[in-house]
Amino acid sequence: MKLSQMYIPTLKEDPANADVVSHKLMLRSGMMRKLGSGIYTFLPLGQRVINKFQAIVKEEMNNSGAQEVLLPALQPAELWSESGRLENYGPELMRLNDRHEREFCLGPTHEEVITDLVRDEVRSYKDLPINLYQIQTKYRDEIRPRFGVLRSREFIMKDAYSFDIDEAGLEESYNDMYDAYERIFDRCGLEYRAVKADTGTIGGDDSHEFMVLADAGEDTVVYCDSCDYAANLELATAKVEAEKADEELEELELVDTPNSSTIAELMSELDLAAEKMIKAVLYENDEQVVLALVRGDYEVNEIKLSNLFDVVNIELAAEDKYEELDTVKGYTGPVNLDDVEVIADELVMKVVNGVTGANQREKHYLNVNPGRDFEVDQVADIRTVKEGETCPECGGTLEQTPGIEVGQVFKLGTKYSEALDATFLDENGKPQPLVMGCYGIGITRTIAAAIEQNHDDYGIKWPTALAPFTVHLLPLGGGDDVENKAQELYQTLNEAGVEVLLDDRNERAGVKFNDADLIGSPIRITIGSRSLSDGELEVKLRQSDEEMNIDADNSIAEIKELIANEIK
RNA sequence: CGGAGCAUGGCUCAGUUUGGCAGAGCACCUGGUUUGGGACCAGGGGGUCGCAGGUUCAAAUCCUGCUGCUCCGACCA
Repeated sequence: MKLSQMYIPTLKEDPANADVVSHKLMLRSGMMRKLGSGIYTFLPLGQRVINKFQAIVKEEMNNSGAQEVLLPALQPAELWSESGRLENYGPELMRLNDRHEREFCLGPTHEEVITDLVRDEVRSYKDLPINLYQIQTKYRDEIRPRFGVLRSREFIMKDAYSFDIDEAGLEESYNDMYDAYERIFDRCGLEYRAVKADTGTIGGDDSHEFMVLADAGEDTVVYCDSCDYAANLELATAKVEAEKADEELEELELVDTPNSSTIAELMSELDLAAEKMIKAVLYENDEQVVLALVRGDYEVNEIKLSNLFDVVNIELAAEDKYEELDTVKGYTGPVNLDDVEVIADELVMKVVNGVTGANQREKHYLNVNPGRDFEVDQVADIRTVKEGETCPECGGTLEQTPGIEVGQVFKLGTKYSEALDATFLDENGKPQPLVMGCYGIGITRTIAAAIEQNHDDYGIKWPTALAPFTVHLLPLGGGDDVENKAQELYQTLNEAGVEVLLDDRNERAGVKFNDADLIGSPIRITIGSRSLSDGELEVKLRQSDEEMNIDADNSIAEIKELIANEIK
């Protein structure tokens, strides 16, 4: 393409209302514009990147035996009632009514639609396995859209769904997708980790997230420094190393603790370590109120806690629940607290002569001992792990880093097929529920994540696989020689199938260089009157900043070699 | 939903405290000079100051209500 003919409205200044790097650069480089909160228009440059990434995704999906379809974004709410997610998915589901007041929603994901399709079409085990995927615009009514396209309300996603006759088949489908995802993100040159993940509202048994490591990430990846254990912080576990202290059990004692409703205040009031404290937090879900106990130096992990129950959502209990149980917020404890299920973290059980709230304003108990002073209904891992803890698999040390979730694979099992009555006939002619898996990749989010990982102060440094153009031709000086050489290169490279952007604008050098840096093509070739008179072209690689001159007469061969090296 | 902030030409912002002709830079158009890291000179076009009320001789500016957007939190694939 010629820059003079392409609509690439670059911005000299940082846009207001954009804080994260990828958001700024996507606006500044002319990839996209905002229409509303969490809603973006993609311009030619952005669309090219989307196309590049989609092509990679499609290639790897097709190679893994998945087949492309296109499902509707507009879906009858009825279908969502059937799976139970009309309620369960909650307010994030974008809902609307048609003129007859019939209820619809805009799909945030497509388990229901695909299952509906397959239950009508797939009758026999002979039709299985099957894996269908699509690339679709999805909608989520985010509480707070932010960070540009990293968390938007409308976004492009690739989603695939596998259907197998049994768990073994699912295992195979799942592994195929997992491998395909690794190939996809490898090809994009991204630094990422596949981590164990929670299944959230999608549901299912087993799941991995693909996390691009970047500071702007909203998730936290926990990984081991010596083995390949990696998990989302929501799910990460650690080996319990603490042993019970070798102390005499002291007698339970009630003490005054004025203004000590937090662990920090209590530590200074009593001059004791947080490890001695037993933090007690009331939670409730639709069915019950539970008391969660963790050691004072830990936080309750609500995901782990809620996974102990069938009900999806669990949240901090409302104020009135404290009154009902005859306790006081900030001074809650398990001693003499009745009518509530008590769930203690593993580490709480190791506390000897600990401290906990006395269920009276400004009073705590000292020398509290689990089992002696209070009973526990369930011991479980309900704490959020901390950096430096011990790896559950190899005994190494756990580290943490922020990550952007760009893909997730789920083993759904029969959750949707049972809810939607999607069955096939097995070899014995017996109906069996389809065993499903689902696999998503955030297309637009991955692109933003790639920028988060590949940029400098001047602009984007595209990985070659995603770059809207591979070569940026930058003629300078304006003479006929320069003009002719630029045209010749442009034509030859185009004919060779190289994606070239020719900056044929009558702009000053600074403008051209700055736009080239911003747009971030991997290879920049400056055709300047000076070096051209020496028979040379100037090459600069955006990723490495490496500069070199090449022979102008033999340039095509050298450029092709450079491209080959860049792609690797 | 709680807290904070913003809304003035296409973009970035000043002007609001203390009411008195709507501004600057960039971008755009015309002419000229310039041409290797965001040029210069001269001229020009473009704004219902987010919307609706109110106060006032007079409102971008003060008051009330609303809307949109951003950030922090809650929440979230």
